Amino acid sequence: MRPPQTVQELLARAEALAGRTLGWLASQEGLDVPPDLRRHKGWIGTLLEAHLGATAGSRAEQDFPHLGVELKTLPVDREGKPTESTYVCIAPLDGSMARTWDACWVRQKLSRVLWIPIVTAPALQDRRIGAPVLWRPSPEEEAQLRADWESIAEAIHLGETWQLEARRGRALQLRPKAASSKELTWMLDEEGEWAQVNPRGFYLRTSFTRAMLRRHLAAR
DNA sequence: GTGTGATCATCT
DNA sequence: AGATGATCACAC
Repeated sequence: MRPPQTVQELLARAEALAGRTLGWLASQEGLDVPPDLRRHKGWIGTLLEAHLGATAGSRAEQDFPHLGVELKTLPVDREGKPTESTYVCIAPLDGSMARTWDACWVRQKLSRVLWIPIVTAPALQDRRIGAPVLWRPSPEEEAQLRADWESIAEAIHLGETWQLEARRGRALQLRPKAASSKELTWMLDEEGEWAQVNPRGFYLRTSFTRAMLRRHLAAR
């Protein structure tokens, strides 16, 4: 599908999908539904990207750069509560990460997100697409994200390799992001020496997206 | 080899 | 059950 020209057009496309199953959408796109997601973890996201006209590929930018919108599918239970954390972007550990929140990648990606809930079901093909939510962080949400990011960024900038664990951050956290724990990347440690560590990514905690979605649905 | 799409698997 | 750490496929 061609890229939407306006945010309104993108939203209209997403709204037209509400209530449809993944099986239906896959058939529209001429794709087979995998038996489960174990070996196809990104399948739902890729399916929605294709249908909504996101630029295919894995470039490090928003899905709809001309609209300033990032697309995220969000797995939810039958009550509409998110059941998984949400990957945001890689955390550069090699010293290339921005020094300020205003300049960082996380803020850019989360500045505007089109959330598409996917309601769980026993069979993948029967999962239903929920009503989309076009979101911008509220001042409170942004303040929390910023505080978490600054805390994490400080640990990285100080080279505290042992602080790269997931407990830090109430809304935003750091977690492994690699093919396996054996994969290594470089980071400057406290002594300024290059050390090898497992790559990390920024993730939104489930509690954060749960509150976000709940607040948004209550306001409709 | 890196980043995006994420969910899986294990431990507490 | 929820959180943390581990992992899978694909594009470029």
